[in-house]
Amino acid sequence: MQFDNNEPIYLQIADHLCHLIIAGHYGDGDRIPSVRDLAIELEVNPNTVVRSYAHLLEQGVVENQRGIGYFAAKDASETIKTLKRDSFYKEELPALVKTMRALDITVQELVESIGAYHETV
Amino acid sequence: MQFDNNEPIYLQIADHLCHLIIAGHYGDGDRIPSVRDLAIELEVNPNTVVRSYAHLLEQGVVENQRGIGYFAAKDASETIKTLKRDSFYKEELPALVKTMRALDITVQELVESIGAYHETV
Amino acid sequence: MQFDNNEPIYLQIADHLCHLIIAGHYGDGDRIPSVRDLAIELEVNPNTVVRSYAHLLEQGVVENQRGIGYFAAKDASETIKTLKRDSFYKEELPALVKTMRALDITVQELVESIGAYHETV
Amino acid sequence: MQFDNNEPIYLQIADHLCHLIIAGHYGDGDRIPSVRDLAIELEVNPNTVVRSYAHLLEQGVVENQRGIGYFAAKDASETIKTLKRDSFYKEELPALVKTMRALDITVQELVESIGAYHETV
DNA sequence: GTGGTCTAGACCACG
DNA sequence: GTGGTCTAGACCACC
Repeated sequence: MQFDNNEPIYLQIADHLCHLIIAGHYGDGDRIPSVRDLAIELEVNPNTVVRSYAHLLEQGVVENQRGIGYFAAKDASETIKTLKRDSFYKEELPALVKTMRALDITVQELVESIGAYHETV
Repeated sequence: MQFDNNEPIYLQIADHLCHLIIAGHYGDGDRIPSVRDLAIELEVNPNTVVRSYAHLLEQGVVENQRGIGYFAAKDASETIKTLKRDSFYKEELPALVKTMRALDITVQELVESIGAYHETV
Repeated sequence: MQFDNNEPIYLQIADHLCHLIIAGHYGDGDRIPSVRDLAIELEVNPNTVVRSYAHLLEQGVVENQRGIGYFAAKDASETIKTLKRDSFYKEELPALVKTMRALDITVQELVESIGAYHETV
Repeated sequence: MQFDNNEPIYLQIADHLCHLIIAGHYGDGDRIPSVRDLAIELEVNPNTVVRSYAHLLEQGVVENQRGIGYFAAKDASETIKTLKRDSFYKEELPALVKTMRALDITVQELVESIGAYHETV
């Protein structure tokens, strides 16, 4: 896995796990990799993974059982989507509208740009 | 002015100045506030304002005359719009599309959300 | 049985057995479940049950006969009550008083809360 | 400061700060010691203090300003009391009632014990 | 084996 | 100066 230097690694790892959960890679209650294993796999310090998991635990995306491991929480996928949706509507959308206003970009132009972008990907 | 703790203050100040320039508050060649004055007005460390101005200088949005002060550059407004447009299409748009896909948000929903948001502001 | 993640499982199991003994479920000298059976019943690692039993053995609540099994000790119920009483007056009570002081909770409020709680259970 | 080995140091530090805030040592918006200073004062690794502060930040007890420091949040004292009150009624009270039932301790006995304990302190 | 905590020390962006 | 992050390595309780 490649890390972007502009965002904390532990958040990138957390986000990556969220993607895997949403994609169905880990279903409700499935065990996710141990701290050590994931650290080795990602070539990262175990503490960094600990931090990622603590972050997800806090958000209710994962749960843990002493001495056994971490597990995807019940309805983890929904929880993640709700969290992301919230942040999208509360943060990204206002920022988008602000930018559009500053640049005189109309909704129509935006839609066209998105369409054009879709084709390039 | 209120600062968001998630973005460097110096960038928030720079952005704020850009908005003022685009809004016509400072025309081409107009003098912008001295570092000291702005720092006092914003209740911010002068070094922070220095950094904001350095950032704008780098982007060609402002110019400075030693010992006199900082001035809005020629075509500052256009320069800003070009810069923002670039970053919008190269960074924000891809991020937007990515988020929309992850959350199963359709273009139609997006348009409606923007419309709804417009009304609340 | 549901386990609370904030307390070691082996202690929770030990406590649970104490409750059963006090409740008369196991009388003096009665055989308690084998490590293996209890582990299966509680869906827990046998080692964890071993630790619970070792803990109870140490406290004189249970006794064991090599190759035969574990048995509730003579006067187990009394032993448990004495132990709990001690820990209650030496640890829980001081903690309770400390908390009450920190939160400005009066004895009267406490009594009322206990009364209210009784009704909900 | 002396630390109890049975509870994480970072939580003990956090708790200690809560006590200071409730006691009025730090009023709303007051700056609390920098991570480094507190680490030196408590003879603890800075990372441990970081963890304490992160914990308090999460609970809304403190706030931070980039590059400046941490500050007691608005109504920090109330926030702390609410948090503690919640945990008291949801966790300690049920545990208390459970213990009292197991030991056949009446409310009257409890009140008397508290009274007796008060005198010894 | 698992996670939880802590120390030590480093580098970075920011004010 | 401040906090934020990361690495390295250690010890512990617990399953």
